Amino acid sequence: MEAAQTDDVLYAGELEIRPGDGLVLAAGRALTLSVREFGLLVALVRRAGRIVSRGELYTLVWGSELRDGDRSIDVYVHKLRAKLEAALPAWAFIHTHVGFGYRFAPEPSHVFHNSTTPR
Amino acid sequence: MEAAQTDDVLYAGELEIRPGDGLVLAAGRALTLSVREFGLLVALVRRAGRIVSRGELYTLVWGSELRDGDRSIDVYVHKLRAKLEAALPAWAFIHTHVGFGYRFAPEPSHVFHNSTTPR
DNA sequence: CGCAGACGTTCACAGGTCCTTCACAAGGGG
DNA sequence: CCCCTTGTGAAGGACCTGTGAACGTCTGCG
Repeated sequence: MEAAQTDDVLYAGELEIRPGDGLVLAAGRALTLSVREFGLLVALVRRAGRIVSRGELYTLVWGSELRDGDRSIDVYVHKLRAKLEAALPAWAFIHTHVGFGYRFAPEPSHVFHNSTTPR
Repeated sequence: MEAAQTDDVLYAGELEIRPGDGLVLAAGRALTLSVREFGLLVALVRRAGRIVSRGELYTLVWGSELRDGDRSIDVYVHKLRAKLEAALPAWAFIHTHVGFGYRFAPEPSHVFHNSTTPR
């Protein structure tokens, strides 16, 4: 089960996640995530560095089989990305592998820092 | 079947391949491969050092018989080479054996080191 | 009871990526 | 040289993912 370990703390870059408390800190500041968003994040972080299929994510977080045509995963990945980016714009955490699934890994986002705009 | 073993990890030079996860690491960094590209790479690496015919590759990855005139293999070998070279310019992995097929083996590429062009 | 806000699910459309097929260039032998 | 094989870039349609919004549910509260 996913919620088994309740005491551990997960770290990923500037993120600190306490599955037992339902708490996520981004650079020390608490994020406000819904139950689904939080479950999805925990599932991804616990498998950081590996590609996780939609089906596996759905089973882990929703607790049942992903039905054909269900886009819930996509929608929640989107919501999670939005909140993570709002908190830590310099980092990209959730990477899409078309045809395979999603991979969690803190990587610098390809954002240009305004100052000296190269030609 | 090709995807049978799901737990093993293949190594080839700076490459690390996890067939079960659909993941390839080049010098530790994740590559983004399509399903076909990934399947082709796995098929080649599993037969590293040997020459594999187009027909065999097609059967392994596409799951059907290679039709006469089909150039898919060539095209995907090209795409794979491009991504591998982008990630590891110093190495050549896929070698052509005209009339026979392709052979996978990490060999130093004939790239000239920095600026000062020899001669 | 009636309402407002947060959530989760489902849609519809937009945007991207992937796979196949062509056409032409380049290579390799005979 | 000529012919067959392989390399390469591009075009088109199929398929996959991103995204904003509509809906229905549930909950706390006046």
